[in-house]
Amino acid sequence: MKRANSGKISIRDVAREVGVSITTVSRALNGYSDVSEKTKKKILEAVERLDYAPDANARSMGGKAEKTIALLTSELGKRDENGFLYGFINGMFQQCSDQGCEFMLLVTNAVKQEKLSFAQLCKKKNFNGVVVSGLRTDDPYYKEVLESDLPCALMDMKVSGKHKCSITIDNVRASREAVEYLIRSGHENIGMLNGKKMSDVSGERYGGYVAALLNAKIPLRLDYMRYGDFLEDTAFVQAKKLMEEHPEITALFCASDMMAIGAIRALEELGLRVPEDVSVLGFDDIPIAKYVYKGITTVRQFPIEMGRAGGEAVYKMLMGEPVESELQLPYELVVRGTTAKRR
Amino acid sequence: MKRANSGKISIRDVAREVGVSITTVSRALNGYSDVSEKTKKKILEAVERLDYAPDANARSMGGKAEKTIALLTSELGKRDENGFLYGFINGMFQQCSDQGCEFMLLVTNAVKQEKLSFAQLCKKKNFNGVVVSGLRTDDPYYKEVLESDLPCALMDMKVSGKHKCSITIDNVRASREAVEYLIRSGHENIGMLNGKKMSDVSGERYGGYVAALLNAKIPLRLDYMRYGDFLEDTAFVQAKKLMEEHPEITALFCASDMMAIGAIRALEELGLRVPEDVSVLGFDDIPIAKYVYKGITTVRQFPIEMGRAGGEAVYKMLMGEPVESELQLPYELVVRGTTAKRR
DNA sequence: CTGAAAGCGCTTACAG
DNA sequence: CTGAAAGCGCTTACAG
Repeated sequence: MKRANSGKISIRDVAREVGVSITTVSRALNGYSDVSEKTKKKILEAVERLDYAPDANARSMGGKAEKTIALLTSELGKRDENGFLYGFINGMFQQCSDQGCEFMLLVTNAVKQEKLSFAQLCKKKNFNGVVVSGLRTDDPYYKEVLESDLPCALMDMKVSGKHKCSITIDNVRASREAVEYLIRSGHENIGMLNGKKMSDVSGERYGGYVAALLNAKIPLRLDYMRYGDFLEDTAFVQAKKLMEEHPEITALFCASDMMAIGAIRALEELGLRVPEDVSVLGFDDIPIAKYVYKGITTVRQFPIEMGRAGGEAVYKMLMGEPVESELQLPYELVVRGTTAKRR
Repeated sequence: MKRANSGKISIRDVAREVGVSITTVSRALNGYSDVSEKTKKKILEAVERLDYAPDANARSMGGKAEKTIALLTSELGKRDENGFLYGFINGMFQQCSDQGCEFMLLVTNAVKQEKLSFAQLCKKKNFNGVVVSGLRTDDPYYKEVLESDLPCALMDMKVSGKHKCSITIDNVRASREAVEYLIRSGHENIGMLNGKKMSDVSGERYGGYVAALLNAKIPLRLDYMRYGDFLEDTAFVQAKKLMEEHPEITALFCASDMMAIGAIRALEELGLRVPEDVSVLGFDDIPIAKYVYKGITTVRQFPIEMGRAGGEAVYKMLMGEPVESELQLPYELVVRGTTAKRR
C-alpha cells in the first residue's frame, strides 16, 4: 500500500525541517493570522530553502481549490488567419491572471462530445466556469452548456438564464454605420457578402445593412446579398457572380475581412479597380487587413478585450456579482484604401 | 470536519447505485480484467445514468495521474502577427490529444518568475514535461529549466543533456538556400536584415547568408548586414539606412516576413520598386505573407508541425524512448512576387 | 498560538 | 471476482 514519495518534497518535509506540524505550515502558507510571526518566518525560510510549493491538485482536494475558468472552443483551425482566437486566448488568459484564477484551454469536437458529456467534462476537469467560443448550435454540447448551471459566457451567441451571458459587439449598429459610411460616400447600389446563413451574427449584420439602406430611402434589393460563409474562396465565387449579374453595384459590404479579400480578387479578375470602380468594406480588422491592397477599410473588433470580458464576466458570476446578459464591446470603423467616393 | 459533498456525484454514488464497492467501480472504469463482465456492464450503465466522470485531481492524487505536458511561453504578444504561436499551440494540443495526455498552457514573465521558481511551478502544477517557447537567455527560468531533470523541448534554442531536446529547422541551410536563390537570380550585392543580435537564430541565419556568398565567390561585406530585431519598424529604419549607404544593393534577405514588410515600405519610400529594382526575401511565411505586395517570397516554416514535434518529443522522453537532441523540421522556399531576376 | 485527526475522491496492494 | 483499508498531499474544524 505504500507508494514511493517519488522524491517530491511535501508539506511534511517543510514541517519536519522547521519542527512544527503540517497544520501550522498549511496555515502559515495560507496567510492565516493565528500563526506567530516567528514560526511563520521560519516556515517561509524553509519553503524557500526547500523550493517547496503546495500541490494544486492536493489543495483542490483539501478544499482550497483555485477557481479555474476554461475556454471551450471547437476544433482549432489549421491557421487562425483572422488572429481572433489567439487574441481571445490572450485576453482571457490575462484577465484570469489578474483575477488570480486559473485558465484552462479545452478544445472539443463532435467526436469528443460524444465520448464525454459536458457534465462529465466538468466533473473531470473541475473548472468553475467556462467561456465558449465557436460552438455550433448543432453541437451536442450546445444544449448541455446552456442547461448547465455553471457560469458561462458565450461568444457571439444569444443566451438567457442565470449564470449565462453573451460577449459580442452591437453587430446591427456596427454594420449599419459601415453601410452608412458607404452611402455618405455616394454609393447607392451596395451589395453585401454575408457570412454563414445559420450564424446569429450574419442575421444581425444583414439587419444593419438593411436598416442603413431603408433609412437612406434606398430601395432594398434582396438579390444584392449573397452568403460567402466567411470564407475567402466562397466569397470570391459569390462576388464574381454578384457583380456579373449586377454590374451597377459600386460598393460591397463584406461580413469579414477574409471575404473582402476574396471579393477584391474577384473584382480584379473582372477588370474592376478597387476602390476606383468598386469600394470594398470588410469586418474584423484582422492583422492582415492593414497590409492587403493598401489596407482594407473595415470594422475593427477587439479580440483581446473580448477575451478579457469573457473571463471577467464568468469570474463575476462565480463571485455572485450581477452580470448583464449581453455584454456589448466596442468596435470601430477603420477607413483605409479599399473604399472611396463614388465617381 | 465534515464537508458538504457539494452535490457532485462521486465514485461512491455509482458504487451505491450498483451495489458494489468503490474498489470494483474503480477497477471496472480503469479497464482491469478482474471484474466480471456482468458487474462491469452494470457499472458502465450506472456511470451513464448518473453522468459520472472521475475527478482528474483525485485520480492524480490516487496515483493515476494523466501525463500532462505544459507549453511554457513568455508573455503573449498583443497580436500574434506572425501566427506562429497560435500554430504552435494548435499543433502541440493536437499531438497531446493523440497521445492521450493533457495539455497545459503556462504563460510567464520576469515578475512571475521571481515569485515562483520553476521547481515550485512544477510541484504546483504537476506537469510531467514541458515545451518551452520564447524564453530569453536572461530569464530566471532559462537556467532552471535546463538544469531540471524534467523532459523538456526547447524551441529554437541549443540544448544538451538528458531529457532535453531542441525543436528547430536547419536555419543555416535554409538561409543559405534562400540566398543562393537570389544569387541564381543574378544578384551579387545582397543585403541582410537580421533579427535580434542575441538570438541563436540570428547567428545561424547570418551563417547561411555568409556561406552562400562565399560559396559563390562573392566577397562578404560586413556592413551589408543590419539588425532589425524581427520588428517591422526597426527593419524599416535599418533598410532605409542600408539602401542609402549602399544603393548598389539589389536584393535584401530578411530574417522574418515582418521585417521584409518593413523593408519593402522603406524601399517604396526611397522610390525603389520591388522586385524590379530590389528583390526582397523574407522568412517564416506568416499568414500575411501571401497577401502582401502580391506575395512575399519567403522561407516557410510549419508551426503546427513544430508544435506537434515538441509534444511528441517530450512524450517520448517521458516514456523513456530515445530522442535526438536536436530535431530539425522541414522548411520550404516559397517563391512569390517580391523577388525577380536582376535587371 | 499549535497539533492530532478527519476528510476530499480517487487507486491499489492485500486478503479473501 | 470482490471488498476493507491505507495512502496520495493537502485543508480545516476542533480541542487544547
